[in-house]
Amino acid sequence: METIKETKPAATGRKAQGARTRQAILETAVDVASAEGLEGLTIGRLATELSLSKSGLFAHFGSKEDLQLATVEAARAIFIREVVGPAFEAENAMPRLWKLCEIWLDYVQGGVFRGGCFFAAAAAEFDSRPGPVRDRIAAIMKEWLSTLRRAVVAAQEAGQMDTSVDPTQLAFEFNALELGANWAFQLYGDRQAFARAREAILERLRRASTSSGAKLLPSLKAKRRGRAPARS
Amino acid sequence: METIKETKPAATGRKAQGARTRQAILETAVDVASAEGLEGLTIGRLATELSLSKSGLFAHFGSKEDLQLATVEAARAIFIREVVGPAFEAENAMPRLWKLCEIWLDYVQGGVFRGGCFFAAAAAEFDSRPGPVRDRIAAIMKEWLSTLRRAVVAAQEAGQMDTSVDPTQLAFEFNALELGANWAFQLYGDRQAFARAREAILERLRRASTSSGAKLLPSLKAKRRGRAPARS
DNA sequence: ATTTAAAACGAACGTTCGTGCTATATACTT
DNA sequence: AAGTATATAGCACGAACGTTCGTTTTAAAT
Repeated sequence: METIKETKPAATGRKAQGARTRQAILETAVDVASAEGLEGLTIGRLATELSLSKSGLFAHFGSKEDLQLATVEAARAIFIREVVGPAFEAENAMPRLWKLCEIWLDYVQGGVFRGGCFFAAAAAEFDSRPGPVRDRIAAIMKEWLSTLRRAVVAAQEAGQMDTSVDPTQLAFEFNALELGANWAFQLYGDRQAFARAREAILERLRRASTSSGAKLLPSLKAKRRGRAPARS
Repeated sequence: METIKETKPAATGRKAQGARTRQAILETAVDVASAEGLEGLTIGRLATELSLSKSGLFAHFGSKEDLQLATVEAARAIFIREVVGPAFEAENAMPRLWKLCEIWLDYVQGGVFRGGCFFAAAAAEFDSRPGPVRDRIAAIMKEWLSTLRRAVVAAQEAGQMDTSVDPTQLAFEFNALELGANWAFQLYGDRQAFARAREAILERLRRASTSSGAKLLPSLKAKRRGRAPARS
């Protein structure tokens, strides 16, 4: 699946071959890194997986760090395509905010990346490892927080959300619940965690909404029956 | 293998020296692993840091995996001593629940482990890496979730919390907010995240409380002034 | 004082890591 | 058809990894 690449011409020629190979490398790199980490992503392993020589692969990037940065960038493109883009199809502020959260959960549940949220994994791995990779990961996650926050502000400006709520606070809470669902799913395979996160977010959203905003939210789901018996 | 052996005597003798060294190793191991990961924890690095020979250190554990497991266990002991223990000094159910959350946040903010919550880091690192280490980490985090959950149940049984609340759901939310604060602090050094988590948890707790339970919670903090201007 | 067993050491093993250097195959330019 | 730039391969390197082995140091037991 070639995400973007050249628009029209069938991409032939010596030059284009390099770009195509690079893209193929990055697709595999993103997949591997999301599960085994950006450091566990070794050049030898990647080369084997793609039937390339180590040096041949390595030539596409000047260093391992460059490969990691390129991998992060590729993951960001996928994230935007899979989450942010679709959510912004909603034009009304409150539904868009809700959609942002819901699609994020779908993005993890649907296995867009093998290891769950790519950036949650990468952030945990690099948060104590200063350098450009860490900085880029932090910046990208801040983009997401800002997207959430702006969606809250937009809902307030549209009179759909109470202006007394702090947008940064709400963005923090939603992000935390999302990461919490990702955590539970990765560690326990617990699919119910998504429903829990959805419920918590929706409830919080409802409580922060004005009466006009609340009408734009989905109605409450029926109480779940046969909930797995909570264990000691 | 006499893990326990003599209870009292001041731990002298050749046999005891081994146990003391082992303990010293594990202290450093926990510190290193919390920041650089359980895999980044290499035997050579650890030996250098402790002025031991690689082989001398290695002899205390049969394998790297055993070292990792022992490190996880040592971290658990610290976690229980620093978080669970102190919180259980509160005898009343609702304050205990609140204390569990608050002390957890202190435990991250106070730098008990260099890399934030040891288990959050370890879980992210091993969630796609099957084996005994992953299993142990998952079990320990489940212990924590269960502790939260039981505290909720206790509050309900004491008539301090609404029985319509699903204890597992509440435990999930609190855990998520805690992990979210840990994430923000590790990645951005954002100390405000702890206040945000506290506020969200306390608000949620208040909303789930009965009138008698609410009286046992701390009063609302004064609205924070001079909040850092939220950036775009 | 001699024996004994635990603890720590030093050196080496086979791998794998990231990274260079050099050569060859391929397609585009002239 | 010759020349050139790019893409990939081959090979080797130094370092670090986990691990094994045989030896030496050390403190307790005899």
